[in-house]
Amino acid sequence: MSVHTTTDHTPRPNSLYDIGMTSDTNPIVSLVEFTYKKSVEIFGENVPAEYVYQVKKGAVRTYKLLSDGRRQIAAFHLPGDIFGLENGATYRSTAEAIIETTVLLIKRQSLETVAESDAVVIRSLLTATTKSLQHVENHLLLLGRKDAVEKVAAFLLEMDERLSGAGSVTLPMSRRDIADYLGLSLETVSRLLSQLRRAGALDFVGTTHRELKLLDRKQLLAFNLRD
Amino acid sequence: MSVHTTTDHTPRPNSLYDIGMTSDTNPIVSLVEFTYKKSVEIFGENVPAEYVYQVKKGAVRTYKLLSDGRRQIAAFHLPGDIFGLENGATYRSTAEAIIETTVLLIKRQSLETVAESDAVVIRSLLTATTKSLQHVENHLLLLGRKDAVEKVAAFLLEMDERLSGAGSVTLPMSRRDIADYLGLSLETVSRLLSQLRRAGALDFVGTTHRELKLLDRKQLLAFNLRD
DNA sequence: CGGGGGCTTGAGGCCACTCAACGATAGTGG
DNA sequence: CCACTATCGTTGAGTGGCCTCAAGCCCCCG
Repeated sequence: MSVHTTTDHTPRPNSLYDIGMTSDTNPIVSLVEFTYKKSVEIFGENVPAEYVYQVKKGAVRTYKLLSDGRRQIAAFHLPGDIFGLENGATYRSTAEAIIETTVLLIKRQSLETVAESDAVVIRSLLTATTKSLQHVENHLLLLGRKDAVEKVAAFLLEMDERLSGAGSVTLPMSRRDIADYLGLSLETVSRLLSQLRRAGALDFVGTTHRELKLLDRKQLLAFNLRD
Repeated sequence: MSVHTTTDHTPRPNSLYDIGMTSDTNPIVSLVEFTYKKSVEIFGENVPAEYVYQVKKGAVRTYKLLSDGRRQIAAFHLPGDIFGLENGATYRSTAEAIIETTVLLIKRQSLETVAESDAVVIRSLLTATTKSLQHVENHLLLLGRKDAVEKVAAFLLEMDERLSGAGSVTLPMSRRDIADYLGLSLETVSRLLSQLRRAGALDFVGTTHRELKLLDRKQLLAFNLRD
């Protein structure tokens, strides 16, 4: 698979601004753009954390595995999202491109160097980390205490908000991905989507069944007004 | 409320050093010690985040609620742990003392002031936030993909590690708290503890059934070697 | 000593699971 | 271009793990 030697990437003149980590007093730090094909691993769990990433185009899943193959997806990363931000020496999850995905990446070390002399950069890192923490804490409530319909409804609303906000969503991920994100089986996800369609809450548009139209946001929200 | 305002640079029980947020160049920031009785709220969800806390003695739960009363405990905070660390304007969870609990607290604003001129302090905040994130990410896997026995075994090992490490644990929290932490019903928690006792993995010591002795760590670990 | 909260245990039920079959779609190579 | 295959999604049947409801015990505390 793709190895992150610097020669693998085509360096482009970019400022830290792109990753939301810039300040006036900073030297410019070089960013690299790289594209991963569908299902390709970006980094593995417990390997040295060399880079920090930002999604430019596409979608990424980060997950943990149990030894028997059970998988929990912690987050989907969509354009604009930063991932791979670590404080320790290694990544704590595996990251994979869900579809063809272009990322910006920056050597963690160079970020650390800049950060030492620039509190603004550390603060940006802190902000990004806190944002992750917030998302994950909400997800705890979903996984621990919501039933299947509530989970799926919450997922649809989250994706609509993050992908379009217009009620028209093209999901990059499979039913299995959704299931592993929501702590359900893929059959249950499929069944509940069909059920919501029958109830008039949504409709399938294309042939792939990944293009959705949210018809009745109120109905979906009803499952989430509970928090 | 006993107020301790430190007036010199000498490290003392109540210096910033205790909360891991200090540097040589810093002005001293005043800490306050406060004690909460059992079941008393320390801060509520969505109220302005004025303070950052560190547990000195006792135990704290932070949780989110659904409107119908379902509760998900995100974390138990034990002596040494920092909680209430926010980036936004308000707390994202409710915090309550589980038993009589003494905390150190510091005005968030004074921390921010110091942080502006001191990258070391921000970095400490970042480290503390990352630590929370790590814990919560592991908990996602537990909630989403582990079965009831695995959850309870993981809980016992976590508490043993954090409370003693010696195989002898006095739990500060009730069965209901444990259940709301693990995404189970309290009856299931009780049943599984009994089951593990019958299997010889642990034993109840006192009359309250909150003092546990872990007899067969291997057996408990077997449920967790799966990750 | 009476009351209440916490813990345990049993009985029964339901929600989401597994196993299975099938249709549709996209990708591949002849 | 088309058969072939792998992958994905849907749906049904049946099961089981964990839930709810309920009763009872013990301990603490007023």
